[in-house]
Amino acid sequence: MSLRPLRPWESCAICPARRLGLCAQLAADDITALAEIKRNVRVVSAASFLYRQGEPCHDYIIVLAGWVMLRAVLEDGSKHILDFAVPGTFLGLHPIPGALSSHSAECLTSVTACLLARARFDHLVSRNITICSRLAQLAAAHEARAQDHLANIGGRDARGRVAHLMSELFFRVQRKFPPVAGDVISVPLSLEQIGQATSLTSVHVSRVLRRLREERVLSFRKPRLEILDPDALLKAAGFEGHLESWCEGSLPRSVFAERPIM
Amino acid sequence: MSLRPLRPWESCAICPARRLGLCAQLAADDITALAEIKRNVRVVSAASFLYRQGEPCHDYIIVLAGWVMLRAVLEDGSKHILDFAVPGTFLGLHPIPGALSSHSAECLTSVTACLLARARFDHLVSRNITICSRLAQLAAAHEARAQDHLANIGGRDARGRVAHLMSELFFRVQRKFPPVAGDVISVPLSLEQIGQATSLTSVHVSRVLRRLREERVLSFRKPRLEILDPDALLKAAGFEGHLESWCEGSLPRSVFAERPIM
DNA sequence: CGTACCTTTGAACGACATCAAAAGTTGTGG
DNA sequence: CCACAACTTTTGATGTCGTTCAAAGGTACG
Repeated sequence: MSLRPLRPWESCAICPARRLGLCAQLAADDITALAEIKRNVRVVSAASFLYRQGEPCHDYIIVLAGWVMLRAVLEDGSKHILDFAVPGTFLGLHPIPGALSSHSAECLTSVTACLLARARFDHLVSRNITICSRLAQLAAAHEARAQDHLANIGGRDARGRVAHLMSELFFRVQRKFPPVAGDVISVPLSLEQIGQATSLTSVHVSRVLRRLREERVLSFRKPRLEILDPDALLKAAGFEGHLESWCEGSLPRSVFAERPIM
Repeated sequence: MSLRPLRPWESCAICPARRLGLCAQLAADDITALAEIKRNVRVVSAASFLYRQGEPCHDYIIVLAGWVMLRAVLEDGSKHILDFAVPGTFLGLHPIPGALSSHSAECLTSVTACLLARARFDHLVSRNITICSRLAQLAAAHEARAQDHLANIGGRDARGRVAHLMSELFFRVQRKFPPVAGDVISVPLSLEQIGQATSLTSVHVSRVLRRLREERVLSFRKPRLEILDPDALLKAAGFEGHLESWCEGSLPRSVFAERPIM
């Protein structure tokens, strides 16, 4: 048996993200096309940046392992986490070619990232309609997630926001919903970061988490998130489908519209 | 001269959205391809729905004239406006084929809409890489806008949120930024709707607008928005580029990353 | 084992919400 | 063209959820 290292495109077959995000649903020849333009796979340490707000972003990135936060700094210095990236998430899509990043991508843990050089990937996308179409779908899923966050922050109180965030993270990490009592996942977030994602202070997040623990809804002690009462969690997070007459007949928001896509 | 009515694809050449949104930057043959699958152009009255939350959305829609709000109803009945559509905006892109709409599209004014049957457009997109790629770009622009709204609601106080919203609307309607003193546009929103877009009550929006008027920043009396002091408006809306040392070297969020796309 | 950071808890404050009522605006039909 | 009803906007008084400030535990890591 040869012990030579795998060449970049060979490793795609055994990539942990082969069935996630961009690569999910791609046929072997499209994976090969991707593999051919793949720059490399890198492991970067926690707290490093994949790209920075205000700077160009030279690579598209597929997160293979670890957690990343997409964070923007506002003019007054406040920081806001727009989204988290978990394994399978595709990063680096810009609304305009050559645009500067509107936010930073900062690693919450050590991260394994598959880097695709921007120019080469753009060129591939302009020739490969399967990948192009998948990309449009991913962008639409990201839009839907951003809108879900918008409704969460705009429309729920502190308890609901935190419950909703935890539900989303559980779903995205486990790709299973709803959870059952006793389910546990690792969520490497500080209270400060949960606060920046929910527009609350870390002090208040602490109080909310204590209350959710006392109510035996969920238990979070970094980095361990345990679901104690799925029904109560879904209710707290706003996943109760109840039709109101003054809703003008519309149904409640579909829970995780991006489900099959990640 | 013949007086026969224009056939659907002939009218694209003189369409008010020919240089906006999806159709911007498309060459004549791609426009022809689009025109061939175009279902029709309809004028619908204010307060009608283009699609409803919880229901499937049968058409892609290009707004040719008028204003639309994308609004979601939460489980507790609160309503949140996720985005507005102005002439040129492309609507109906879903993260999953066949997904139900997560929000409703409700007309704020009489709206002229170009309808593209979903199945036929999807089929066109799967064959036409120019259009597919443009679609991905549009979706990315929508994502960026949703993130901008997220940062706005999550990070600014009432005055900043309203100022930011008004700035965005000015830019999207006029495609010019920044405004100059005396610029006036029509913004057909009630205070209630401004509140739903900024997560404030209409009562508080009223107070904020009074203050902005007294400060001679802007004047809004439905439907007339007049910019009084562009500098003060930009500052209030958070478009002041100042680098903070503890920003970790990142620049402030790029203002309207979606600029050339609408 | 000490230093730096994160989390928890309490007390006081404040921005925005809620409640209520008056004034203004729009649309409709007589 | 007026009158009336329905809705929107404005303003004041009061209430509250989450913030801010402060200080005391925890916890992790060199």
